[in-house]
Amino acid sequence: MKSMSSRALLDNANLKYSRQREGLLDVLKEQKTPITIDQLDELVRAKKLSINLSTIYRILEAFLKHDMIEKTFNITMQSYVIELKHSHHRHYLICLDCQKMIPIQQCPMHDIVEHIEKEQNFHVSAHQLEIYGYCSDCIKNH
Amino acid sequence: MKSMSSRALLDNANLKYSRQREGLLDVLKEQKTPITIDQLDELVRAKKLSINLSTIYRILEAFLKHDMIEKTFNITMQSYVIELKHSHHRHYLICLDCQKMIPIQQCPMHDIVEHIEKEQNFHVSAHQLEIYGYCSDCIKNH
DNA sequence: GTAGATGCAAAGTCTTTGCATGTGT
DNA sequence: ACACATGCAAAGACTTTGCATCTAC
Repeated sequence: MKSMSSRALLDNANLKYSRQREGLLDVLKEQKTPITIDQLDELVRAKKLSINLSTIYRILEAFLKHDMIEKTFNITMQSYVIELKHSHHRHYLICLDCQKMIPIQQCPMHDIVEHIEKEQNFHVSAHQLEIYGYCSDCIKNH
Repeated sequence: MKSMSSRALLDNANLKYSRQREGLLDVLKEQKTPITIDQLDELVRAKKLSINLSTIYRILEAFLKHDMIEKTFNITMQSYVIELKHSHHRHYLICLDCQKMIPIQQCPMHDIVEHIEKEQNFHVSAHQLEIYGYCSDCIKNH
């Protein structure tokens, strides 16, 4: 999915092409970890793409509706972060010092979810998990 | 901890007493699950406590700094929620339909955290976990 | 009496919206 | 040509701040 061209991604979601939408997808594809809308705006500006902020919001809303991106809330950054949707969802270790986000290879929630569904009468459809601490680079300072 | 008087809680944290701080603690103590700042404000108003919104923000900031409350971000509500700090932290099942928050008895992260600390060179100091789905009451609608 | 807490109003930040204009198909 | 996307400016929601006044200790 991530290897498709931005144009193809748009077609795929039945979204009209536009310079702005393509540009945003291009920027998002270059990211290894989620970024804030602010950072996205910066990156867009750095690329001289010139996209109005309200347009960015509107495009992200469309991408979200079409399940092309994931929008979560990062507590250390105190803001939403965006990432292109991956084939299976990811969780991150977040460094409280340098703010780095390190993806965890596999979701550790599978067994837990199963257990909860059995114990409680609750149907799990999603979850959010973030782990905070200090990465290998910053560990020495703490 | 939750059984202490509001006054004692304040003393304990070396915070000056005030009608407003006591009132806020009283309201928070009555909650079984986290509430938004907006809801808190409503509850305060319902009790005729009359606390200015900016004062509420300032008091919550003080409570947070003194580790008396927990502030997390609830994605379904799209806003922060506040709760009095419990002896051990809690996680919630959140119903996507009725928004109910159901506490999970025990934190399922212990083993996972241990595993991560071993695998990755990362020191875990906190985590956030929320599980979304449909509660027993709403399960039939889905 | 003094440091710190509160109320009020104003400013800040982030996000959304209305409307005229521009663009993809 | 037409539906829909965008830019711009204005409005909205939520949160923070400055300052004068008040209150706990």
